[in-house]
Amino acid sequence: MRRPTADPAEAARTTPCCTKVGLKRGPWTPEEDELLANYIKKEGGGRWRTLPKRAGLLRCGKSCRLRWMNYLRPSVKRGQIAPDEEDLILRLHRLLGNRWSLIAGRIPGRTDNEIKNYWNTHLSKKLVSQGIDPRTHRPLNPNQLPSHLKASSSSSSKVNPGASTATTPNPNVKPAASSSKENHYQTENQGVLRSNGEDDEDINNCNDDVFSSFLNSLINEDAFATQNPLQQLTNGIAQADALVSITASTFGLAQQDWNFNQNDHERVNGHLN
DNA sequence: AAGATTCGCAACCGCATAACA
DNA sequence: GTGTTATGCGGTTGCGAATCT
Repeated sequence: MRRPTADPAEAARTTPCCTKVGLKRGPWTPEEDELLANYIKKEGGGRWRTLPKRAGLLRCGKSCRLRWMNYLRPSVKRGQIAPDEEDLILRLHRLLGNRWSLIAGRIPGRTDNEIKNYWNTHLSKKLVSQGIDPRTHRPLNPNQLPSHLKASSSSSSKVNPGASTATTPNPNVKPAASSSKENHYQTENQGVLRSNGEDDEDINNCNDDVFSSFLNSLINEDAFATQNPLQQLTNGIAQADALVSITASTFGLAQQDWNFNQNDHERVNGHLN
């Protein structure tokens, strides 16, 4: 929730879509919700930039889209995250890192914002209390790592302090000083998936099924069961690393290229659902 | 009872990328 | 090929509620 901008000077400092004086900000009223929901039911979503005007709302398009996506959409499920949903979030986060939209796409009725909030307020703390680094899903104390993984872990940390081992497909791990500019978490040692243009077609056409099967198998992998997190780690790290090695070569990717583009969201969801 | 602190979450911001002209 | 616009994503903020002192 943000303070509504009454001051035009403040409004002028904001992003282009919100600079218009007179645009409302802050919490939505039931009346606004009704206007937006009714309009979208009648006319459909999209063209968010012009939608507020057409719907008779004094909001920017971004704000309308967000309100619809996170709150008003009929498919949005409200209420407590169930234990099985929590388990799924943990597994998917271990696989995908902070790719909230990808994770949300696998959990019906939940939005990326909701999952992100739940992670930040509950799950990350829970993992920390269990001695697990919520970013890497590895023990916070390196001595708890299996001996065969210690070497690779320490060597990679020299290259990229704060990062997980090179074999972990966790795009969440980024340099400590990274900013939101580095949306793809590209580091000196990391390319991005899309950088290899000629591979795109293969990934799009040939490997989608392989990828979706892989993702499903990881989601269902017993090694990620949550009953005993430490046990899970010792089993899971080795298995996941091995799987990632295999998968990276299957997809024609260098391991450091493990990353997703926005459109992968739709691709993955389309195949997994 | 009241002030201080912590927590949860809705909303905003900046950026990347796709789509289009 | 280049510039512009629209959309979507992840990170962050800050208000209100809950809890603590």
